[in-house]
Formats: sequence, C-alpha cells, structure tokens
Amino acid sequence: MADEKKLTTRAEDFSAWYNEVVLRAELADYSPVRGCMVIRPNGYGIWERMQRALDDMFKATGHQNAYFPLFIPESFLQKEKDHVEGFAPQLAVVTHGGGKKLDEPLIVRPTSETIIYSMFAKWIQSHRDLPMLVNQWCNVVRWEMRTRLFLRTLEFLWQEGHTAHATHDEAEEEARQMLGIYRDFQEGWMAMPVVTGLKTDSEKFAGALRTYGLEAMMQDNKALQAGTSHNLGQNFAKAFDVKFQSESGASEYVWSTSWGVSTRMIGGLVMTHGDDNGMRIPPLLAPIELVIVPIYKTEEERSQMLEAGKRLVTSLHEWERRRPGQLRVHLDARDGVKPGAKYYEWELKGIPLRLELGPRDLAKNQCVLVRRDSREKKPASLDTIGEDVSEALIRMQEDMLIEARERREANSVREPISYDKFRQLMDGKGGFVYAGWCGSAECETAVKEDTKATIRVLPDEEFRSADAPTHCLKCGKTASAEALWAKAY
RNA sequence: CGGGACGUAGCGCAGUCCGGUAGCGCACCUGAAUGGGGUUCAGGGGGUCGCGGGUUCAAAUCCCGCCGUCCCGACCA
Repeated sequence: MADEKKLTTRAEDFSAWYNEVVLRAELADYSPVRGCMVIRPNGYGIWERMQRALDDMFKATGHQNAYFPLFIPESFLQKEKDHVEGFAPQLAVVTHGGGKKLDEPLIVRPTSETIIYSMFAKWIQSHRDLPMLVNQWCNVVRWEMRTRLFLRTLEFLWQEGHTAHATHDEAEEEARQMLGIYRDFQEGWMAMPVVTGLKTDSEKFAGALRTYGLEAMMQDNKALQAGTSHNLGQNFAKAFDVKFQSESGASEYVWSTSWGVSTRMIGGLVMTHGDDNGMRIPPLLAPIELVIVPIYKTEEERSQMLEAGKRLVTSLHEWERRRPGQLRVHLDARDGVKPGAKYYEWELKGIPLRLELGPRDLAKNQCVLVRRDSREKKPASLDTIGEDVSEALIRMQEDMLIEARERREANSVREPISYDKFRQLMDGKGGFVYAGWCGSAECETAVKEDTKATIRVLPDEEFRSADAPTHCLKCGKTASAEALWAKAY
C-alpha cells in the first residue's frame, strides 16, 4: 500500500481520487501492456456477482449463452457500411499467423455483430426459428487513444446479447425490455440510479436504427454511459443475408437487436459510491458482505476470540440458510495486524459490514456491528445477530440507492436555463440539465464545442420534466424533444 | 498526432541547477514487546538511476538521439 494514510479528497481532484481507490482497494492494476488492465481478485469478485445477477435475468427472459470467435475476418466488418466506418479507427488487426502473412487480415472483435449474424444466417430458416435470443460473455478490443482503469481500456470484459425477430415491433420490444433489465440491475443491485432514453444520431451505435442508453451521474457530476441497447432494424440482416420464411411463405429479413454492459460498471460503482475512506460496495454485489475482526491481547484471548468467531460464522450461515443464498462472511484471523489497521483495510475495500468481537463483548454476549456506508457503530446481541446482519445489509442496499438518487437530483437542473447560465454551469460544477433541443445536429455539435457537454439521451417519459421545455437550449427555436445535457466520461 | 510535465528499490519521492562511493519514507523479511481506529524498537534484504551514444580522470547529474508514462486536446462502452 502507498505510504499516504488518507486518500486525496475528491473535491480537489476526482480523477486522482478515483485512481487511488481503484489501485489501493485492489480492484485493478496497470498491466505491462499500455492501455490494458489487470482485474485483481477483489475487482473480479464484484464482476462475478454482476455476471451472475445479469445472467439470471437474461435466462429468465428466455436468452441462452453461446460463444463466438475472437477473430473476425476483415471482410465481415465491411459488409455493413456504417458499422465499419464507425469502428475502423479503433480496430486491432492480426496480419500474421504461423509465421506467414495472412491472405485476409483478422480483426480482434470490437463487438460481435458481424460474426454472429454470419452464423444466424445458417441457423435461421423459418419463422419457427424465431426469435433467436443469444448472449455471450467475452472480451472485446477497441484501440482507444486514451485509457482509464475500468472506464476505457483497450481490452474489456462484457456481455453482448444478440437477438433476431420476425418483426420490427418485436425487435423494438426486445431492445426496450433489455434496457429495462439493465436499469433494474443497476438500480437494484448496484444502487446506481440511471436515466434511460434514446440516443441521438451522433451517439448512435454504428449500424443501428435506434440506440437506447442508460446514464448515471458520478460524484463529479459527469455522466457515465452505463449500458446500451440497440434496435438494429434489418441493417445487419441485409448485410449478412439473414432471411426466414414467414407463415405466408414469403422470404423476409429478420429484425435484430444487440445490447451490452461491461466491466465499466465497476468504475461506475466506484465513482457513485466511493468516499474518502475508499470503496463502498452495495451488499448484493460484495464478494464479502461481513468481515469479523477479533480483538485480543493475550494468546488465550486470541484463541477464545477465534473460536467464538468461527462459531459466529457457522451460526450466521445457519441463519442465512433459512433465507435465499448464504451470507458471505470472512473471519479476519490474521495475527500481528492490529484491529485498527484491519478496519481501515476492509473499509478501503468497501466491505459492507464489520463485526468487532473482543473479550469485553463476549463477556456480555454481544459484539459491535459497523456499517460501511455511514460508519455507524452499534452493539448487537449475539443471540439475534443473524437478524441484525440481514437487516443492516438490506437497509444499506436501500440507503445507498436513496443517497445516490438524492445526490443526482440535487445536481440536476429542470428549470428553464439560459444558454449563458448553462455554459457557466458546465464550466463550473456541471450536472444534468434537462432542456429543449430543436433536433438539429448543428446545435448539438455547437454545444459540445462550447461546453464539452453532449446530449446523453432524450429521456424516457418518466424522466421528463413536468413542464416540457418549449425552446432549444442553443438556438431558441421550437424544441422537438427534451434532452438530457451533460458532460460525460 | 499537437501542447505540457515526468522517468532513480515493489510504491511515493529527494539528489540533477553547481559532475566526485546510491539516498529517504512506506512496503517487504527476522526477532521481541504491543493489540477496542492506521503499534513500537532493533536488525536485514532489495538498484544495469528508462535505453543508446557522446563529453570527461570521473556522469543519476552536462550534450545528442530514442523509448515509455501521465495530464490537456482530437477518438470512445
């Protein structure tokens, strides 16, 4: 660990604070390869929890996992014009194999639409083969110019769902459904509130008809795109000749969707919930929910506390067996590390609950329970500890979402705002601004040049203001939509 | 690719201006005491000073070239 005891406050420099937390909480590390990231066991444990929760949601909505190749023939990408144009600048290309120059270069997948549709073309013949609902967990490579741990690395882990449907409306419904599932996950599991909505053309996925996105607000008031869901229309179906015979016997192109979320969400978790003591992990995603720290002086006390600690672990497991899942509890039995040092370490790593157990407690058949989010300490009886732990974890999960939502609302502007005021705001503390947009790409670009802010989404109905804005933020002409403007990662 | 800063032990840095035996803090190892919010003491290991060339009796230090990292732009989940 670095020598500084305290983390840099994020008020001074949020980026430096973020890097410190990610490195010191042992979520990730820099790799010998520029722009690539090593995800350490602590960070990967969170990713595994995310994967499991999402995978269950995908399965519950009829999706199945599959796996497609890492390498994509260059010609595949060129079949969809917008797609290749969108991704060309950030492709990693393999030109040699087996010591020889390849006849056709292979692209390391930046996303798998092309290779998957080439297979869909073989697999789909009849309307009875539809809908085809697949998902894959994999890594992808995008050669970014500037990288940042979790948020933008050359290689990252993600999940990409790909579906094919008989009609436009079914595909649209699927794209919307998956957006809803992402929202449920991000709010319910990550305690990270999001605004959902439609992306404008400038931020649309290369080759999509429509792109929907989820935007979360980080603690520096910048937006983080937390996931996307695309209605691809028939663009890829036409490029890869994915056709089916309909009930009426006609040959038709399928309508498809794709959607994904990545390890970027771990970065979002840090920037949503972290504080000056390090990481705070919402209980549902914490690899360890409760850590027991024994306190002792003598060797005799030490063995007593460890014994009591082990009994506690067992009784907590038994308690949880009456409920779904099993409590993820760790007894920190390390000798030679003082309790105080252990407290700081587990707080830095964001473990939701700490249970302190010492001779004085044991004599009174109690312990001290400490919540990571509020650092609130309170004594708890060992007889009812299971209930207290469950209760605290549930409350903490709820409180973290409430806290994040309140912070977001406090930094959102819904009142009409002049362009000058808007520029000042974006130049200063930033935030989410809900304001009108005339629908022209020119205004969007001009605002980006002036302020670095962009339209994150055209928010879905429930996020729109009670009084719809009437004029465009930039040009003042009649607004065709309400837009969420913000600076973004 | 443009503008700026930096590269010395695992991490963070001093030393560079003004050339003369490679330093500090943390981490690590050993031992003892300590233990309810980041323990203390003692001892110890660890370095081609980013790489290459030049100047010099002598280079971490001066000169030239290259490489790399970070920050600010262009690119982006």
